[in-house]
Amino acid sequence: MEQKNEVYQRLIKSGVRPSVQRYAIMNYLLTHPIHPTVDKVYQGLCDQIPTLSRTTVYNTLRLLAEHNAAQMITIDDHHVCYDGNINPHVHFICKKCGKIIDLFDEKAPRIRKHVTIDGNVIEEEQLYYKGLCADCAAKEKAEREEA
Amino acid sequence: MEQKNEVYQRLIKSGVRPSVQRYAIMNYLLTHPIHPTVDKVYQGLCDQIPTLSRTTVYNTLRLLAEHNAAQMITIDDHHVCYDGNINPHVHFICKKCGKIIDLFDEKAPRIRKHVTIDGNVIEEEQLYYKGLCADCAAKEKAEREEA
DNA sequence: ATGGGTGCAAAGGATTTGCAACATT
DNA sequence: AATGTTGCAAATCCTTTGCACCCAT
Repeated sequence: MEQKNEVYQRLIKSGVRPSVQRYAIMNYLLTHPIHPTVDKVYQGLCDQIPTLSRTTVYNTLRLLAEHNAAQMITIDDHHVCYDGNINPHVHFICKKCGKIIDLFDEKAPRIRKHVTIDGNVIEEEQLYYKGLCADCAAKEKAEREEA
Repeated sequence: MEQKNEVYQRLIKSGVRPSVQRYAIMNYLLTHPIHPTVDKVYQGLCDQIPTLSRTTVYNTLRLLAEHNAAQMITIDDHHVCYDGNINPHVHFICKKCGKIIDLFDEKAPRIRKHVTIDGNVIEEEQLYYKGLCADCAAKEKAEREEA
């Protein structure tokens, strides 16, 4: 029995049939934990797979999210992005530069699968923090001192 | 000293200059706690204010959110909506029908203003649950039993 | 008269759709 | 052959922008 790698395993386990494109996209997410947008993923894979189309990236990312092989993040209006890390963790988004940062040390909401509240079946939890990231905070401070 | 109502107070307190349109939109949010989209708000006010334009609704809702007179909610991809309730509470979104439900009884993340993590200044926290709402769960159950 | 607020029409982007070509079993 | 996957082009939808008009101070 051949031992396939992590990326392949993730697809199989999630019930997503592997293909060259799907493998590449899943792999991209896992090797680029920067919460890329659809377009980032597309741009990042264009060299490897010159025939790749945006449509496929859209479809595949949606597919991965539906199968819980990735997480769709929609903190920011008009800035959907994806996270290959499906372990519970908190996201921080900077209101100024739009950057998204993982906060692993924060107590992430424990995924309590299929807990029900008022009949509503909970399958996922996401905790977002919003504010000013370290870089932007430093910049603002510098500007204030300059003035 | 005249005593103005809640809607008016909210605008003033938030530093938003009242106007007929702004008052109507703020009022709509407070009287329709259903997390309306921009378009819902627009449709809902067209009768009252026939000259109202979508642009104004967009601008005003953004303005209200910026002044913390309302909350912008972007759980769903491409489905931005607004909540006039600015008290901390948890949102539940149904993956099937897209409905958003308030969960007041859940422990909402306590807003810890200006706490800093790794230099990132936290100004807001939002906790989302995603899953299947009571209605959709019931429907699914019925369908299974039918088959 | 001046500054902010509003509304129209047009522009801009992101995402989806329909469909034909292709790959894989 | 059959089924599922991909990719192009076009369509669609949401949101923003530029600008002129209007209202209130």
